[in-house]
Amino acid sequence: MDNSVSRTVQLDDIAKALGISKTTVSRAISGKGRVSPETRDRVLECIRVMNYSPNMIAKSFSENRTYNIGVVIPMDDMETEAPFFQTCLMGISKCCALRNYDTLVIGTERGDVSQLKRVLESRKADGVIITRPLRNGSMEQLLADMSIPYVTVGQSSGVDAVTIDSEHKEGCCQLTSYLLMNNKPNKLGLIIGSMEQTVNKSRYDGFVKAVEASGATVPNQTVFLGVNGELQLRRVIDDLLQRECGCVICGDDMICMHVVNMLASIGKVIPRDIRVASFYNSMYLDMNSPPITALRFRAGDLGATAATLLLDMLEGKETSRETMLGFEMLIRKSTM
Amino acid sequence: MDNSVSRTVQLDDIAKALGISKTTVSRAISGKGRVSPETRDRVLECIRVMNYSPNMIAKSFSENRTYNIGVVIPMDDMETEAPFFQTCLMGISKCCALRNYDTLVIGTERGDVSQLKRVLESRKADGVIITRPLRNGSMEQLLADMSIPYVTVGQSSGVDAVTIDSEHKEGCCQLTSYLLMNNKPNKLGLIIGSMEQTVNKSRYDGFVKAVEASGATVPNQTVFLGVNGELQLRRVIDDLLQRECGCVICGDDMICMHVVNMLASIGKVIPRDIRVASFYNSMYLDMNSPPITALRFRAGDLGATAATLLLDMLEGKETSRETMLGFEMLIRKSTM
DNA sequence: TTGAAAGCGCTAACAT
DNA sequence: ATGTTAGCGCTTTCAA
Repeated sequence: MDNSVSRTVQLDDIAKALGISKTTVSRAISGKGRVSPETRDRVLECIRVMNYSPNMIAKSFSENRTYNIGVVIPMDDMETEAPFFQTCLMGISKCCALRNYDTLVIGTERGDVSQLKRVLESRKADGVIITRPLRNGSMEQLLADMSIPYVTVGQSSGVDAVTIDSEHKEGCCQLTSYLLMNNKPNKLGLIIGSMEQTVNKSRYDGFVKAVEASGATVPNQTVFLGVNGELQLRRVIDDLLQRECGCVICGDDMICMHVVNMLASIGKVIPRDIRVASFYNSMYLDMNSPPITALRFRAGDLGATAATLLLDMLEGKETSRETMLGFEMLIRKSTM
Repeated sequence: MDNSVSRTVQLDDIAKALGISKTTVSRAISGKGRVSPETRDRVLECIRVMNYSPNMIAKSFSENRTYNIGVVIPMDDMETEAPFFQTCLMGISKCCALRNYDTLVIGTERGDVSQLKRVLESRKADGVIITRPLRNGSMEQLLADMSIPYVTVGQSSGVDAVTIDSEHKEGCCQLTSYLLMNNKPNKLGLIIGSMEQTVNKSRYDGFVKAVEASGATVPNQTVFLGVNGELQLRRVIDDLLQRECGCVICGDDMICMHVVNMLASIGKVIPRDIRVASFYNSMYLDMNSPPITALRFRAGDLGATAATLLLDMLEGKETSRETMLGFEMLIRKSTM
């Protein structure tokens, strides 16, 4: 006697209803193995009518895969509102959903790998996307050790890592070159966050390339790397102003937002008193008055591409080791 | 002969190594059933030494639960960069991780329930958090039908829903009351997004309450509900300016950002020409010059609390039906 | 083309 | 306190 609360319909129910074996039903669904077209149709119809949908846990267990991918997202204070990761995550999630995969959030603070470790050890993700790779590569190491496929958004330190990137170096080089047309190299400020982040390294490299291409040497006096927190930022800005920098380039939109805010708070007007540009664009920079010159990288597209690559890998397809997405240079009032 | 690539150690391996049954090992781990303290210690030690960690898929399968919770997040255009959801998600994720649960992202655009349905039908989440409940309650309905526990962040339309909310109504009422001290009711603008969102309804209710408490009637001429998209917003602002509104309240930070931007683009100065306040605070509003008067709701705390509630429910604990978190009123230059 | 049966790694009812 | 055993709902090998 079955008094249980409406047991969900499962493979066996379909099989019985049709008087065939569940093996056949399974095959009809998956398309693996041979099933006569008519049987196939009957099965599919029956599934529709009986409103069957497979128990993914059972399927996972049997196939030893989860149909989940993990997405490592920074949850440091400075980053909690950084739009890049949210937009990137959405691109990933949409793409995964289309292919019947789900997206597992894996938080990390200051490079901490414990959450990633937890997820991997419990085998709850078939693959991983790292949205902000660090140069120490500890995550990649972990993934490689456990033979879990992964994709990094931005340059990876793992030797064989599959990477989707944004031509950061090239973009930052072009933006810098543009700014050098109206600013002397030694009056050009640069503020970049943690150099542990590969993306910041790329950006810095682009800056250096542009400066050197212009025949100048890198203005170490006005270049600030590894800047972190509002206090440090405040000091950096004071320093830049003291040196009468005509223009400051911000490593990303979060830094830029703070810079813009601090400049305003001490009565400096952009671009009259100082020009401002940023190496990454978000709504913040679009909406500012004046709008901020920046490089636009499409975070959603990066995410979607990363997901596509990873899912292809999981399905055994060959993927290119490095995919590059373009950028747009948005020249706006803040540097005019 | 086993040439397989380093099969992971499992329960049975521990059992064999210790010469006991895997049942005992299982019991030692879970704490369910009686195990002698010494056996328990030996097991735990052995687990440590052999670096065992349970296969969560198998555990899930056996227990018929996933140790995942689903988080429904809006992915509409207007919301792709809304910091609230990102911060909320982080709160949830951190909280879940602490209790060995994982967080599954479920996207929704314009109230679409298909992704939620997909996740539920594949039984990949034990419970769900809805971060932006809609008044039509279609998600709640789906969840109720499938008997999946859920928590809404903000008022729910489901009768028995467990809810964690922010005293939006009360907060918005207080903020409005404050603004009414220096602005005539009929010169007070209000711009709110889709009224399908329960949170917008709460906010509007708070506004109405304050206006009526002041003895005035709701200024329908300057109240705009269901505002959506930049074009509409632009028209609304023109209208408000034409009516010589002295102050405009924005329904949330995204709207506010656009408003601030549009005002600047037509040369209006805050607060000289028009005052601006917002019903929800984020970095955008903190960082603006001048900073924007706003209500601060702690998105991260909301998320964490929602997660705690949901996990408690999943573990069979009784939870209160409605939990209220406070708010802070941040009076700043934009309304002075 | 189809079916029978084993197995995936746990948990839990039942037995001792 | 510990062990035996039967599942959980799929996939897949092997046989027919």
